[in-house]
Amino acid sequence: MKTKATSLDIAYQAGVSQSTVSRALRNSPLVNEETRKKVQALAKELNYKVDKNASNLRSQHTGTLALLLFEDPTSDDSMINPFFLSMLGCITRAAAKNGYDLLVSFQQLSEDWHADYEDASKADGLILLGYGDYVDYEAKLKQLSEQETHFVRYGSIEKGQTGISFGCDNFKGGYDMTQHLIKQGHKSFAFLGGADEHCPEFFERYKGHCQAVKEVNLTVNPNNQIDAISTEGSGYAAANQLLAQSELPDAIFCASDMIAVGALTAFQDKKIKVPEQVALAGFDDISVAHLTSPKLTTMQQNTKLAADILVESLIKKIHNQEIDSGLIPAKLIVRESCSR
Amino acid sequence: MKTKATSLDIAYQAGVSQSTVSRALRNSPLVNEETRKKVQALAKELNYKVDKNASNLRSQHTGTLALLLFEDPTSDDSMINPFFLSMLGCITRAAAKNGYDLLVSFQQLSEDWHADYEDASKADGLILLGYGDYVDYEAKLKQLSEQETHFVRYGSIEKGQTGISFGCDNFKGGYDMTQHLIKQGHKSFAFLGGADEHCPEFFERYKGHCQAVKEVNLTVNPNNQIDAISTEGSGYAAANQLLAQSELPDAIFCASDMIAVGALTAFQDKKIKVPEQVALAGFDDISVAHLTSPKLTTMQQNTKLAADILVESLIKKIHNQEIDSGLIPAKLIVRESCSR
DNA sequence: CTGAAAGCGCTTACAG
DNA sequence: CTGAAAGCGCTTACAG
Repeated sequence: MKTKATSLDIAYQAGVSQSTVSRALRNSPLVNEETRKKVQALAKELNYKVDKNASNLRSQHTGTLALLLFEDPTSDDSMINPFFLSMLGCITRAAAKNGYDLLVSFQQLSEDWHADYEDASKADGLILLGYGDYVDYEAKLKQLSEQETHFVRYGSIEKGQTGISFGCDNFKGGYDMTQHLIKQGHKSFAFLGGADEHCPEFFERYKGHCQAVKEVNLTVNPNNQIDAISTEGSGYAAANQLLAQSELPDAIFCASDMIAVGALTAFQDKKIKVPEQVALAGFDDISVAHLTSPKLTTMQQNTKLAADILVESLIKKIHNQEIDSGLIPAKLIVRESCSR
Repeated sequence: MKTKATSLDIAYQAGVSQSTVSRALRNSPLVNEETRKKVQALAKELNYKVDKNASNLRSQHTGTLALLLFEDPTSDDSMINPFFLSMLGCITRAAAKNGYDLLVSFQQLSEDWHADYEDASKADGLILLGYGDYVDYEAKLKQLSEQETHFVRYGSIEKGQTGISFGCDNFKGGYDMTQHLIKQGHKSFAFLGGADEHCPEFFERYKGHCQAVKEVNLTVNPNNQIDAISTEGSGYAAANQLLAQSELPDAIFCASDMIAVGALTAFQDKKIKVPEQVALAGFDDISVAHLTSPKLTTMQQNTKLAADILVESLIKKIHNQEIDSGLIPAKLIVRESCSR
């Protein structure tokens, strides 16, 4: 291994002080143009790179963001929810665009996850992403907040909640989708997905759904709300449970596309035709949604926009600027799975 | 902001020296059990975390790995190839399992990408992942190698190639898939995907395909090899080009599932039935492959295994142990899209 | 088993 | 515009 060049090596060869090298490399205005050029040329020649550990230690910031991805502990170990994978991709890009590096970490909610990226000076701030039991989650958020860790969260938005969150307008998303189903002539519904305070995002979608149903004087059948987490397997099981216990409704609104995809398979297995015998709607617009047969009607979450907002807000937060939680609208994508 | 506790604060409160605190926290055997306990309790109480920048600077290693993901510059800006996203997920887990943090970065091949993660002491080693023009790529690999950067690559394996690579056994994968198609009774074929030194992985798959065809004395029609990169759009275009220029073959082998998915859409648009009128096979087994209709027969790459091997090999490399390039077998997954 | 000291490679007041 | 010096918070010989 060749030993790495340091700023002192450059200084020596350039015939200037080490401080001047440091300034020249950071384009400080406090340095002569000539000197800067000479130093920069030399740095390039020696393949010199500023040691991040040293500069971070001295300047007390890291130029990196940490992304903590929480997963449902019940989900298959090898599969990551494609929606979060897509977010991850967009966040990586957004971080790079803003000149930050991105540290990625998967977390199990069960563990002691606050992971200390900021405490250990590995990152200037945290982005929290993922489903998982919100009731457990809340306490950890409080703790982060008390430690004055910089963080932003993607998830449900509620009054009085700890810290800053951004998230899809789940209530309106559920409402809009249901209105669409109603316009298509559907009159009886089921909802596949958890609907309580443990999964507030799904719960909001369900509430929006119920509101739309009630507004047109149709009835919500509480037995037709069946818990599911956002996996194919869970969607498959929930659909079968629905089939076992009730008559087939006109339309089934799934709290996520993964659930919808699982439900679709369940119907195919039972030779129930979508959308002829039952309409099926999803939420998220993950990439498979336009590849299933029939293509899935869904509410699209704008992951690119969300990622930009998360990253930019976190950076503001790091610089102690004021930021507020905010809702990001979802967009109805009509495809084939809900038409009469 | 409260100011963060340092090892000196702990030392003061524990009534020991700062060196002892440092040792106690790292479970050095050189410290009395009592002392260790006292120090560790105090550290927990004060929410003390070792400053990574300081410890990295001093000890000259970072405990982090960097993942550089290369993308085809032509691919849609917002979409990341699902195969690589899956690898990314598995690599993140594998890194965590081995006690390393993971820095993620997307790279455009066009840019000056060698990104200096190791030079800048941000990471102990690099994992390179992605398609992209191999001819450009090779030069950069050489450069990394000359700088004695620690890296491993996922991709094609060739004799005399620079650095350590792991990759799917693409030749055998192409061969096995084609044998399967032949067993299904298909006699004429097309191959969708680039097949030259710019995309060596696809090229190997094509070579395996050709070999299997020739072994049973069928003919390879070179006009039926149509270039495509691993995107839906490219697969769609390639399928249409095939339809425009030739009679429909019995079976179409796509160099990746994304290409196959695009081709499938092209056929649906033209009311050509898969597999009744034409068989369609993919490669990778990305998660959509079992959700299309018909479900896609494909060669599965074991991303979890690949990720484990990459991470563990890189760590060995970092510790200056010998490692060798290696091939990972692909597995034929028979579903619906190729049966007679 | 413990402590005093050096030093990792930078950035940043301070002085000129 | 430049340099000499201090110091970020650790780890690790060295001495006892």
